[in-house]
Amino acid sequence: MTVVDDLKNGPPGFSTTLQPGDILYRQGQPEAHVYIVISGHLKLEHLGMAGVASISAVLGTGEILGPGLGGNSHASHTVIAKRKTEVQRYTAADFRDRMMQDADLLAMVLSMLARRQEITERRLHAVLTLNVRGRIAVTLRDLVRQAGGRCIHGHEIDVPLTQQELAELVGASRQVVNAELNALRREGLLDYTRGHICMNRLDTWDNICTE
Amino acid sequence: MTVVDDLKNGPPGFSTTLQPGDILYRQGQPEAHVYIVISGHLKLEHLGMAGVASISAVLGTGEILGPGLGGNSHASHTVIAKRKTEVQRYTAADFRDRMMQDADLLAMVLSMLARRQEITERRLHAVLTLNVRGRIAVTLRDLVRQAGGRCIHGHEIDVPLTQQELAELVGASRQVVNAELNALRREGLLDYTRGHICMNRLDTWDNICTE
DNA sequence: CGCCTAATGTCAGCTACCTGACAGACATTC
DNA sequence: GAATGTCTGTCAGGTAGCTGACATTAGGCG
Repeated sequence: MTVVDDLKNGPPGFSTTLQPGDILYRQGQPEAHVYIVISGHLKLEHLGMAGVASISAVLGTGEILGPGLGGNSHASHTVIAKRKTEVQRYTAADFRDRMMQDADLLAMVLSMLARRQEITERRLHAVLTLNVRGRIAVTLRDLVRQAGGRCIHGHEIDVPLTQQELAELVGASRQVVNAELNALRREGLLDYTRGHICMNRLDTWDNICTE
Repeated sequence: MTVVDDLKNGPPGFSTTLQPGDILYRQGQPEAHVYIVISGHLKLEHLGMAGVASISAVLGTGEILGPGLGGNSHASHTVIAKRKTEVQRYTAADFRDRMMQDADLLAMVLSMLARRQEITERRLHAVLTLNVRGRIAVTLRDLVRQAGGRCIHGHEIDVPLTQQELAELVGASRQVVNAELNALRREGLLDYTRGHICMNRLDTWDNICTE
């Protein structure tokens, strides 16, 4: 991805490597930086006042995040590394200067934000109009696009994802998600073992998505 | 709002006034402009492949929208004016140039996008974790913040909103929304007549929101 | 290797919400 | 001021998905 190379070669910001389970920052904490994912994946979790968590997004290589991006001074998410993940940190002001000087960077950031908004809206729309099966389909499809690799059968999802987490992404109970995954597996659309999901025949999925 | 004045005084883009029900652009159409709402409100609707619509957002004065903002060439929403609404149109390139030259404008756009993302995420989280009553509360609170005025009792929502539309925003059936609204009215938290909603004692609402 | 913990499967009962159907209120047009 | 369409209010019946409770499997680690 362009941005990563771009900023790797430029004067580098502070760089850290997170281990699986490490927390980059917590919801509610004062935090005003901008971060770039160099490698790995980050999970953005949002906690409601009732204490129920839901996953806002999963961001992979090249994605830019952080309260500073929108000019906020506090974190609205908790950001957790799912695996070994390298990030670079910039101050909000520094990052803004870079955007002002680099039209390509600006364009990239804007289109990234727009895409993220689209994904969130698609998820919202899915939750509002589809049943659990449809929502699973939409979610997995977006995941494979965002953090997908190839495997023997077809496309696999790089992010290790437990059924509990998928349930949170999808807004359903673990039990129902489990049943639906088994159904999809029986139909040959999918295979998985312990947190590792692999999708077959991506084109067929569009019929289920209805989105 | 800063942006509005900013762009009103600068060399003006093409300006139109929409009548209630007018459509700015349709989902799927080629469309790559950037629009700014000068006055009034716009409703962004998204249509799923199944033909079910849901409302993505309601944008008021000063809000910036349009596929061009994120570098897209096609519309991902249908945008409808709920009332008489004035908008200004810019080409994507023109608007980007302005951002490159005006740090304040850039900051404003970024924080606007971040806020919008936050609102969408809040709605998503609400749909995922709360029951209908909670979702109504969250939605109305955001609406009054975005498009709220003051009335005798407390805060009123400027946008004319039928129960059907509120139901679409909230992801519930009209019937349930109706029952819940009546309950809220009996409890004195709310009053409404034909598409006009008025909220009392905003602080009390936070307890219902749980968000 | 065997133990322990986390993840996966599966079930029965319950409930919040949906669907469809209709009646009354209000607004707008002729 | 009658007519017509849109919005609101309310019901009965059905179901998708939740809760809680439990058995089973798979990894990880001493």
